[in-house]
Amino acid sequence: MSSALLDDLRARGLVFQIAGEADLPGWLDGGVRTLYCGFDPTADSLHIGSLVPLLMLRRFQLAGHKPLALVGGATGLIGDPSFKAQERQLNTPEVVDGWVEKIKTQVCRFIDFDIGEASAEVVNNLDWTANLDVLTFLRDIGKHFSINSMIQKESVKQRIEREGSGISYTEFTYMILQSFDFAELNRRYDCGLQIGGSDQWGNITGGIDLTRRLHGKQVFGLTMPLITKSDGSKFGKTESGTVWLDARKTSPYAFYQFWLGTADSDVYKFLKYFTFLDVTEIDALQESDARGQGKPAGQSVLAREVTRLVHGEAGLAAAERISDSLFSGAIEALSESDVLQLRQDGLPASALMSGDLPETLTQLLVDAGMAPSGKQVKDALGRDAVTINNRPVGWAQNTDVAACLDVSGALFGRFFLVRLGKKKYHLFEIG
RNA sequence: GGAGGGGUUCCCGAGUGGCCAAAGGGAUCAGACUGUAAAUCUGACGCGCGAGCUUCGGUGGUUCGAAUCCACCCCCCUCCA
Repeated sequence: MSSALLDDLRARGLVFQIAGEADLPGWLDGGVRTLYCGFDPTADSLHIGSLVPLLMLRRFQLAGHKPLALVGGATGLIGDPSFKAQERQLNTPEVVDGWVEKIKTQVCRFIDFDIGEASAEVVNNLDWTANLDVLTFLRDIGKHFSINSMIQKESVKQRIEREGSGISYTEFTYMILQSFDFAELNRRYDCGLQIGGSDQWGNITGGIDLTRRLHGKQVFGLTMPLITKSDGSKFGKTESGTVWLDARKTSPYAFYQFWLGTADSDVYKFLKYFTFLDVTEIDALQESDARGQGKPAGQSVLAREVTRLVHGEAGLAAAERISDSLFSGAIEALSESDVLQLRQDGLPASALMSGDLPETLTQLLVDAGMAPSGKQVKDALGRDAVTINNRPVGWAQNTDVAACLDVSGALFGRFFLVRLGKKKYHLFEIG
């Protein structure tokens, strides 16, 4: 009754709740087991919120088990109400279908599809729900669910009890669909474990009950804790929005920077969650950081490891190249090919026509996406927080864009590297 | 179908005829201090360099003047049928 895998997961703080706790270790140690985790297509890319379950699948696979990544082509059409404050807008089948395809390819990067018995598979619950007719659904599946217990679920309680919100029949049924997924995967693949975020507990236990009733099998559930930050703000957001796994939506550079900005009080916890480094190794790192003076190493290890996992060696190299150049403060030292490389690596950049410049710097920087409004640029200009090729510019120069971007001050006759605040950079090429 | 309660700037939430671009909190951005961290303090926070322009579910109306009053409409919630 022991499982080294579970011990490691516990040491990492990755286990929140387990359904069937007494029997799970023995079951896991008894051979190659099949488990699954669902990913609903709610956008054209997954974001870092899905990273923990994704890596979890991989952890199980590394321990010799067979992971199934379920992409919710069906459930994505309905919308999971779990702990959501409001009813969600339905997306069209065409849109959801497009997202399903993108998410499938994304998921594939994290698990191995060619290692024999433990090879991963991607499945889509639309395959077994698309042709399910209402009466069959109601008679064969719905009959096993008690409304009384469904409305007791914590995940929908707020929607049922709180004034000012509500829940449609459609979303309320979501739990039944997901439960059916588990039962169906059990039948098709002998899948015996579902993992998910702690918000999925209600849906997972629903699936466990249904599988027992439908197939007489005992199956297991495991949830991971909600990722929280020590300061209470929401994990996974930056000023420019969600941190996506898709390199076209969040560049490897921005991704790397996100992790580098992790607070000291979170960094070792995140190393355990998001990397495959040994727990002992992470503890040692924490200790040496605590002893050392100045800047700790935890953040850079975290940024490096996670960026490599998600964007590969090349993505990591690009992110580090940009970061090193920009934050070493020596942009004059960059060669022309370095500058071109930075742009290639994903440093935000745009082209300008010298005869067609905006009237103000505020306009220029807002257009470039460096700030959401001119007011913020104005504030920064007033505090010497804007530099062009390392030269500070002030509010007085706001209406004098042409002088600020005169070719005489350009790098290699055409580049201007503008910095706003401490961390935001943008490369302008003037032509 | 009936009765009642709501829809305010990113979020929560004040405001019930002028002093309201709209309290307060959160989030966010910038500065100082630092380590591209946290905490703290300062400033900004509808849009605009500015003159000024556009907001308080929608459309009309009353008024010198409306987020605030009236009419109709849309949406949400609660209870009743």
